[in-house]
Amino acid sequence: MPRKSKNISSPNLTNSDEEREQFEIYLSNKGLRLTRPRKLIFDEVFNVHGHVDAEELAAHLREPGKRVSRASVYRTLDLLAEANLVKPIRLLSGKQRIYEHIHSGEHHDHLVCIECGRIQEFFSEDLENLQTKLCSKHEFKPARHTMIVYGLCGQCSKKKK
Amino acid sequence: MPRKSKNISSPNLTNSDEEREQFEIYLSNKGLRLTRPRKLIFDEVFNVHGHVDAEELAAHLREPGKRVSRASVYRTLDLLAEANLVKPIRLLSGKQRIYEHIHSGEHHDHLVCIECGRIQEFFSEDLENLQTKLCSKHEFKPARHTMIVYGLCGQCSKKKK
DNA sequence: TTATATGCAAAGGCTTTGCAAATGT
DNA sequence: ACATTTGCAAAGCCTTTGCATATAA
Repeated sequence: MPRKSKNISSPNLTNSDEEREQFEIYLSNKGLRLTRPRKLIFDEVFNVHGHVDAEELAAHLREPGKRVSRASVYRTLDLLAEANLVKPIRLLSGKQRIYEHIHSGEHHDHLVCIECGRIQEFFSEDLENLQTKLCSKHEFKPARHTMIVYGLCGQCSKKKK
Repeated sequence: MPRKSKNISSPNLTNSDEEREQFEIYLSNKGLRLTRPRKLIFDEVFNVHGHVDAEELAAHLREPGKRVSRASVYRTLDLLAEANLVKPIRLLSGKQRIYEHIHSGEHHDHLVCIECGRIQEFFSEDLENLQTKLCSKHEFKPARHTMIVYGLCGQCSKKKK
């Protein structure tokens, strides 16, 4: 049984090229413009591994060379989501603007450690299939989903003993 | 996004009695008091069928006979969560204080319609089992989880055609 | 050129908090 | 009696928006 498991810090620096193209296509299809702020935001988003949070992003982009406004960050995150490059996730954290990358349609779910906060991603074919089955049972046409399991990661659960 | 409508139906004697006891036990164990506002909030929470949202709750409880402050609503929701009577859920809605009842360990997941906002609950034994299996594969000790599928409900998906 | 995008600052939700007054045990 | 709770109003955070200005195509 195939097992695709990933850590937050998988080093894939330069391969945002594909995403970048997808972004440009999306923009031009909609008659939107590839501006300096949008480029900067795009880069920041796709150079970060793991999850992207609007406020953090805005903070980074306030630095000397960049100076992108908070408003543009929020607006551009919307675009990236519409372009299907980024997907909103909801953690127990009070923030509503947290996203994760969507790498070429690959989907995954989350194990969140309630002790150390580590987020581990996983993917399960079985889970996807089951979901499809469950949705059709309820006459529901799924667009996307989030599954988050909260609990103790291996390390923390050992420490607890 | 449209909001789910809630009907506060007339107060038959409910089976929230068990929960009420659990609440009282929790309070007294902690040396906390069963006050008038807490009673009112408890009632409101457990007379609602479906999901509970802090602001809505506060709005209801501002009515003539009740007059409970927003602050107390928020504070009491924390208590109910700590007492394991209510569980926070995260929807794509900008609100962080949405809860659902926990009925004696019974768990369910959600289908959220992105068109009309309707929230349908479902439970699947298979899903639970699969989850357990997946967690152990990742050496993860699950405490609770949320699965939310966003998509089109039967009605809306028909309308779209 | 000219519609689109930006930055700013103000407004908006929702939530949290400090504090004096009220209340349960 | 006295620690706990309350309500209020203010503050806080994150997000959204209106508008004049700047900019990509």
